[in-house]
Amino acid sequence: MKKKQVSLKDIANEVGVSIATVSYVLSDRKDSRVSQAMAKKIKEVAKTLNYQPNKIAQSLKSGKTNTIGLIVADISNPFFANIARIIEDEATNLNYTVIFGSSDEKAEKSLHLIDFLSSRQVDGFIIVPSEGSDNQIIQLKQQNIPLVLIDRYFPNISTNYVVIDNFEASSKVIKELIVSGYERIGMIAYSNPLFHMRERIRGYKETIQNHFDNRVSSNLVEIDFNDSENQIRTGIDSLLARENPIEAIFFATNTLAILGLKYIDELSLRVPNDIAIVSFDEGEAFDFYYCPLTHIRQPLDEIGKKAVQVLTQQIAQPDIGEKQICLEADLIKGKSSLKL
Amino acid sequence: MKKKQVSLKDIANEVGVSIATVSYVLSDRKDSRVSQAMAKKIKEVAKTLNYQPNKIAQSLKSGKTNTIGLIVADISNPFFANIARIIEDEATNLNYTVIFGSSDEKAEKSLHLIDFLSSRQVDGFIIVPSEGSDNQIIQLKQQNIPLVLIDRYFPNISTNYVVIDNFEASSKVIKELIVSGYERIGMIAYSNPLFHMRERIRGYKETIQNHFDNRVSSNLVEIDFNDSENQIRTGIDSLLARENPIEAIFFATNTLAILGLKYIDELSLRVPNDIAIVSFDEGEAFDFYYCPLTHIRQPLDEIGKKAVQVLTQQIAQPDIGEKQICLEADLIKGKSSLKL
DNA sequence: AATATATGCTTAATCGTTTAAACAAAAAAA
DNA sequence: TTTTTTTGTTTAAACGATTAAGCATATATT
Repeated sequence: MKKKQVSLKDIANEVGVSIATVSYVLSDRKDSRVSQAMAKKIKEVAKTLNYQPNKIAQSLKSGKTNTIGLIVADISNPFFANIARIIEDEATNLNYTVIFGSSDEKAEKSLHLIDFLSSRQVDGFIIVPSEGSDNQIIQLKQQNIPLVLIDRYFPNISTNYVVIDNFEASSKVIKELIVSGYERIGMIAYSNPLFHMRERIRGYKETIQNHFDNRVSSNLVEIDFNDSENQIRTGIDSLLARENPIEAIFFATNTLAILGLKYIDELSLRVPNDIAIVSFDEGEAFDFYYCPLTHIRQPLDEIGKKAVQVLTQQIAQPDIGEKQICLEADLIKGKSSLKL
Repeated sequence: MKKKQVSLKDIANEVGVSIATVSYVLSDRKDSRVSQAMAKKIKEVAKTLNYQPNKIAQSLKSGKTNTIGLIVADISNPFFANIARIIEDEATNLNYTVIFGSSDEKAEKSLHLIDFLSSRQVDGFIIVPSEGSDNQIIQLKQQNIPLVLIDRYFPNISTNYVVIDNFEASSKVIKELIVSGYERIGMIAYSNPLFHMRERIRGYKETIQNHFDNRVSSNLVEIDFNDSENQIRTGIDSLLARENPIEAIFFATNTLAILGLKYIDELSLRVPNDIAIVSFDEGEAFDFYYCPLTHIRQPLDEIGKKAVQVLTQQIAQPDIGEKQICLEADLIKGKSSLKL
């Protein structure tokens, strides 16, 4: 009793012509030689039968699915969730579908996702690579599957990527804190070997070093991603317990900032009176935080759109060169970095 | 120079057998009569060539894509974003892929999405229906395409659905406020004719009526979804300007609560001292709100999982009866509904 | 009038997989 | 030994679309 979808065959039978003729008409080829009258009739029948081309069949024939595989590191992070939405929208504009998954920062999951998406014949990938996924990226490259990395990349693997200048962004943050009058500035980051994190840390360290000429030392705490809730507490404790307790904390991501601020609230410390705060990236949670946060705002829109554009260009034209795009992030000044 | 994906043909050539033999081996059919030795060899070659079955071809043959189309009303709403994630996870567990889109509460967009997903041959739909999409649902039913509605449903269309008892939830909220000592309770809702919203409003009105025996009147403000930012201000103003200003506001959704609280902050009103607040659903934004919010928590996990289960069961067994699941929501008591 | 070109439509192959049916050779039953 | 059954593999059709090539007619060019 299952009504099948109408196919070219159904239309062909109805009109009394061959499938090919119907196909020529409905795919609107300029070089087709079907008569006007026949074309009109076929189009009418197609409309009344409510014909929708079977994209699966089209894909099999063409070898293209018009589908992009998106792998983000952590979809529960609003930063990635937002970027996913932007990518989705831009892809839709360019007539692509997005299938996505979250690797949860695990190389193993990432590999599984790549296999999964590959078997569904995605035309290309946009990937936020996780730690240890280097070889997966190399594999994809060897298979000539178009891909664009975002947010992070591997400096020793030549790929398309769209990222921000994390060193520069970090540096901006520290300069702002210094200008505001802070000297003892701590940073809480992930102990993640990926380039973006190292750059953020390098921006912090070098800026402090350059500015204070080694007179003020840097205070970096690195945290294990999988035990962040505990380690952020001990981390903050340690920063505050130094002989010269730090006066400001720079959180390397929004997730760290959220956890950190919750603990700071628990400690009944006020921002910025007792401690200044700057965060990398935003979060809905900050909307109602009593003290508007100074933070780095990445050009999400641009990152997402550029990534899709670079990818679809490469899909259309595989021999086009690799594109490496590095954007600048803005520092949004709130009250959390003021010196009172 | 483009390396194609390896196909059964490649393996067959390599081993020197027919494609069919390879297919029998790799699809692990118990009734196949291929010799052990041959099977072993084929599996080995498949592994060394890193064969991945082409799901597009499989789908074309089988008529099944193992893909679910998910249409939510508004992906920027964390409620729907969370449910989308849960659905995605559960679908993955059951070996399904999810392709989704957001209708942005527009019937037109919803129709477009349905067509789009249909042409990609999804096996079934999970839909948060938007206003005016009744006929789209009826259409899908007529085409015998399995579907499950969530969050809302049309009482006059018989479908699978997984929802909560909105009347009951709303009633719980009002009872809590009354027990806390509030009498003049306002509600801000959307002027949306969909069942879930009407039920929330009915729960509010009837509970007040029953409890106060018409001695206290209800104070409902309905807001246009597309102009909510303005209308919520005038709405709150009007509730506060009555001869007997209301003492508590019940927001019918989290988006309304966020907008409302921002305005209430602007007015320098304190919660719950100056005004009590209850919200339907949560939001990350409330994490840092100074006053923990009393709110309705829906069993997102259960809704999402049940929806996927009902759908996949129907896909596997189209003649199975329709399932209508109505769950209960919890009232989470914060401090925003206390009477000080 | 004879040939060339244009027009309108059909045939058939193809994409990668599945699977019923056919077939040949080996093993079992007669 | 002959017949039947089992075993191991191949052939070929199918899913729904695309598209080069083919084949009649009809029209245009000599």
